[in-house]
Amino acid sequence: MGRPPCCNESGVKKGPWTPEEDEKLMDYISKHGRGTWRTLPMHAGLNRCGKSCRLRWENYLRPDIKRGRFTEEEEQLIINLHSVLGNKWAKIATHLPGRTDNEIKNYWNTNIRKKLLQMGIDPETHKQRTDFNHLVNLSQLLGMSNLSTSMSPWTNPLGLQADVTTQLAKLQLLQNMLQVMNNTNSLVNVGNPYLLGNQILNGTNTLQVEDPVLRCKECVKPASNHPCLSQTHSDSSHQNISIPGTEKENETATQEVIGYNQNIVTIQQNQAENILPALVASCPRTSTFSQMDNNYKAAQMSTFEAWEKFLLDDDETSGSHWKEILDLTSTSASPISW
DNA sequence: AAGCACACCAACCGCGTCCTC
DNA sequence: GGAGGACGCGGTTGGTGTGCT
Repeated sequence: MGRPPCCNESGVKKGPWTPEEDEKLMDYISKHGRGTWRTLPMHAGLNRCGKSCRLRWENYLRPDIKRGRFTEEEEQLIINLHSVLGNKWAKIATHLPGRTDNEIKNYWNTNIRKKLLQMGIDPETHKQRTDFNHLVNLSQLLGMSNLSTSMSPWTNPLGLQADVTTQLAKLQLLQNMLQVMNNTNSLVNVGNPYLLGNQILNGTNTLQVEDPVLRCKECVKPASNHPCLSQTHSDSSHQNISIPGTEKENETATQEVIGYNQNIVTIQQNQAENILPALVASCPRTSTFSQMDNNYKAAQMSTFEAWEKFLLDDDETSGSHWKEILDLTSTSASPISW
């Protein structure tokens, strides 16, 4: 025979906690410690289920809970940990002191998830989405681009100069288009674009990429779908990589992610001037297109030429360039239909 | 000012694992 | 060893606040 049942008595209160109930719970735990949740409500004089008491304590009353908005560093850490651990909110929470799994889960669902979707990142896989639903944003950006050029600075809701707004909208639109083209053709890996500073220009102005997904140190494949982290390699160079599903593996993985995250923070600090998140490579012509076939190259260069015209063009004639770009994009990235 | 839509988040629910008997 | 409850976790819901029309 097991233990007596918990929470099966009818008449236990549900719903929001009152200040009096909070007081009773805090008072009891401060005097007696947590003990067993099953018997705690009775001893504390609460008409609540033990489960409800545990939740209230863990998510709200615990004295070490950190309140307030998540910092950018915390947000970045959550993203990186989620890319390795998935929806293991409790495990993620162990790396964010003072934050509860519930709070992180809520923040993910209400903020981060939406941000990633808007950027064309699949929040589940942390890879660029292969569908084109996020292209809905293109029409909105296009509308904003056109609208802001006709707006005076005084009526701009963002309080920005109209041309600045226009450029921001244009740049974001270009980024989206680049993502689409990269997705479609798999010729240029621009990495996940949601990290500030994940694209670095070296001295030769060639695009280099920092990928936020945890990777095997030896063969640089993502850990999430790589044998290095799904089983121990027979190769001696991989012998220290452990097996997923174990605490050890999760610790190893998250430690690597934290290390990685610190590197990213360093990169971000070095690129303090970079405000916009991972827009296009500053010089698309010099990006590494070594795998391109000739046809694609030709189409790509035409597209870049159209972009150049577009970016240099400040008057209303740019509308024709938009059409040109969109046409070129749709032909070079064939699956897209406008 | 009222009504509506959306965002946020505390709390509940259900399930899997652990633990006790 | 097995039955069954406790615990912890992740998914979901519903109440409340806020902004927009």
